[in-house]
Order: sequence, then structure tokens, then C-alpha cells
Amino acid sequence: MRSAREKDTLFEAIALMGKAFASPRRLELLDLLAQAPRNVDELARASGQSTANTSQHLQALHAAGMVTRTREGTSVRYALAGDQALRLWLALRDASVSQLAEVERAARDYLGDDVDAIGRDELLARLRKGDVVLIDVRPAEEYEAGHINGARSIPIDELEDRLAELPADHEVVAYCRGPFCAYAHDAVRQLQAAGRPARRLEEGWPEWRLAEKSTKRHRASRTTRRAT
Amino acid sequence: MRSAREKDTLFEAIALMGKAFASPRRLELLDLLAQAPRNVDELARASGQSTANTSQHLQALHAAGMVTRTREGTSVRYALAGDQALRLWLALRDASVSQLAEVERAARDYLGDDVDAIGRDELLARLRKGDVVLIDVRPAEEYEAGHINGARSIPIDELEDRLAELPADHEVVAYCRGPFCAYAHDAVRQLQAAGRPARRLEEGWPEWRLAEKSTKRHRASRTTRRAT
DNA sequence: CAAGCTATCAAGTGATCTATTGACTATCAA
DNA sequence: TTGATAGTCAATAGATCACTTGATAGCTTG
Repeated sequence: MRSAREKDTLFEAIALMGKAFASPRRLELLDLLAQAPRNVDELARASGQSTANTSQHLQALHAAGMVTRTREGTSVRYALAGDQALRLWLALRDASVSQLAEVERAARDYLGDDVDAIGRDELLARLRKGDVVLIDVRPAEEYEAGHINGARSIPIDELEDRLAELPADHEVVAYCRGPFCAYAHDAVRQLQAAGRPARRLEEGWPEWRLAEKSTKRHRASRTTRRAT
Repeated sequence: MRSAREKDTLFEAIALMGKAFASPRRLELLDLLAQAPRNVDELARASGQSTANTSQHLQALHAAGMVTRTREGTSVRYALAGDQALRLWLALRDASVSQLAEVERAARDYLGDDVDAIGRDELLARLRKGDVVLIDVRPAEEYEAGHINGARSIPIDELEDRLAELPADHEVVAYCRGPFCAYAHDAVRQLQAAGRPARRLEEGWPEWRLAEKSTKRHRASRTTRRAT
């Protein structure tokens, strides 16, 4: 007979990764890392908690296999551990919205009234036609770490001062970190208040990147058949 | 300025679901429920813990939106809360294998030496040709709650006594709950010890079901274009 | 209604987790 | 070497969690 202890060990090991998602602080860190790799200090400031605490949570995430760490001179850079980690976080986030009314309510409270949104397919079509301007309203470092092709960086803080840069005869589409990020919502409200047609992109940068990747893979698999 | 409290509330709400995955006991319950709905008592027995404790963990899973509960006369039936919950659990499980060496080691310890496996595509082809026998070695109730089309139920306990039922001139493929379930491994070892060609299916029933569903959806989307 | 089964609740204890504080280490630059 | 910056460690107090035990509630059956 197989001992029960071995099975327990197995589930305990999986729970090691599960624990990563059990703390709101860690989720916030994951959410930030989904945008761009950062060092401890930046993460601490962005999430508004002490450096020591941030460091400890990052170590927990590291133990859970969700992030990688690399020393870079005097600082340590943490990054999400690959697409699988990102996918897992997004899956949890999305599942929580649809399964827990609590989450949806919290999201509404945080984001405020809903603003007009546009989906990926429609945006792609409009970009091809060239009759929209796409702006990335995240902080500049996140834009630099990766952004949608053709987007221009206008961090939300600077939007008010830089309205003139945007052509008045085009609709503006703003995107940010994802569905729970308020930047795009705020941007659209600001733009509309200034009398400009504007919508927000439903997806954020991480979702867009993954979608891009999977369509590429899909297209490739139509021509080349992969060997097992 | 938006208050930080609202963002915290949001992450706290998501962490509510995350907590579901932080305990090995709860993961074991999820794993059982991925096979078939059950009542508290059955789950307690199957996972080897007290009824009270099981009940409490189930309530935690319920609060996390991962399971549904329905009163059925004198007992209460718990079931996984839809495919999204299943997908999430499988995603966590798979991610943990690939990201944590710890998990892989625990799996090897539990499952013993690896046995020859067969993938979904190959099995489908062989089934079409009709030169394999597919057996479901899970407990009979799980088979009844759903199984692969064309499989025959031979619970692992009964396999030894029912060897004669299996045609000697066909290869046997056994499947069970999933990659971390020892039944199929054990079945293949038993069959091979009895001098019969046998392999295990890489997937378990839940994975198979989901794959079936997504290929169906895929086929459908080629003919009908879905409206947004 | 009483008995019997199933599930939940309530209380308590020991274990684990979280966040803070202050000390410590590593790296770089002067 | 010294100082400055970035990150980690160690100790701790308070909160939360896990599991047990014994009582209670809900449903069914006689």
C-alpha cells in the first residue's frame, strides 16, 4: 500500500505555489511585475509598503516559483517567471471577477463609472485604417519595458498638459495595465471632458502581449506542423 | 486623488479566491471534485480527514467561489464551480510542476517509476482503428459521473480479478484522474506483470473533457462566426 | 414526535503568517 | 577606507489559520 504521506507531500508542494496568491500584497506585486520587471525599492514605492516587507513578499513569490531574481549591481531586479506565471495570475484575476460578486463590486468602486471601451479586433482594424490615435497612459518605464505596436506614451500625469499633441480630428484610444487599472478610465474621462472622442481599450498591455503571442503561434502552426 | 483603500479592497477580494489554493487539504478536495461532485462525508473519507474539518475547508472553497453547494435531502453535494474553476486548478497544478522542482520530485516519489504513456491524438487514432482497449481505472462512481467515450470501467481494486475480461490480443490503455493519480500507473504495472502490452494515457478525465470541449468549440467557430 | 444520519457551528489550542523594527550585508563610488 | 544605497535578516507582537472536540441544526424515516 502506498503511504498517504507521499500524496500529502505532493499537495503540500503545490500549495507552496498556491500560497503566493493568498495575500493581497503579493497579488499587488504580481500585478506590478506583470507590467515590467523592477527592483525592490521601486516595487515598495509603487505598492506603498515598507522595503523590508516588500522584500519578504518577493521572497515568498520567489519560493513559489512565480518570479525570478537577478542581482544588478547594487540592486536586485525581480521579474515575473515567464508567461506561464503571467497566465496563471491573469487566470486567477479573471476567475475571481466572474465568480465573486465581491470582486466586481470592489472593481466598480475603484474604477468609477464605466467608460466606453473598444476590443482588440476592432482596434486592430481601426489602426490599420489609421483613423485612431492609441496612447499608453502608464508610467514611462512601463511603456519602455514593452507596449502595443503603434502606441504613443503619454503617462496619465502628463495627459492634461499634453492634450495639444493629440490630433483633434482622430478618436483617441487609451490603454493601461489591465481591466483593474484606473489610468485608462481616468484618461478617457479627461479627454471627453476636453471635448474629444475617446475610448479605453478593454485589454491592458499584458493581455495584449499574450494574445499577440498566441495568434502568432496559431498562424505558425497552420504552416508548419510541430513534431512530438 | 483616488484613495489607496479602494485598491486594497480589490486585491483583498481577489486574495479571497487565492486563499483557496493555499492549503494542501483544500487542493486535495479540489482534485477530488474535479472528478465528480460528492457530499461532505464522501470527501472526508476520500481525503482521510475528519468530517468537521472537511466541511470547513469546503466552506472556504465555497467562499472563494470555487465550488457550489446544493442540499440533497439529508446530505449536501459539493461540485466544482464550472469549467473556469477546473481550468484554474489545472493551470495551478501544471504551473507548479514546471516551476517547482519540489513538486516534480514529490510526484515522482508518489507515482514510482514512469510507465509508457500515450497521448490524446494517438489514442484517438488507435481507437478509431479499434486495436486498443481503453479502461477507466477510477472508482465506479467517478466513471459514472463522466468518462471518455468508449472506455470501460475497471476500478483499480478489481483489475486483478477481471484480467480475463480484457482481450489478450489488444493493447490496453488505462487512464485515471490525471497526471498525479497513481491508479493508471499501477494498472499498467499490473497488466505488464501479467504479460500484457499496456500503456497509460497522459491525460486524466478532467483534462480530456476540457480538450474535447475546446476542440468542439474550435470546430464550431470555423463554420459560424461569433458575434460580439 | 423520536431516532438516526449528515452537516455545520462554536470554542479552544497550537501553528503559521504578516508587518514592523532595527541590525546587518553587499555593492559601488569617492 | 569610508560612506551611501539597496536589500536582506532576525526578532517580535498581533492576527489569522488549521484541526480537534463536543454541541447543535436540518432532513428523513419509523
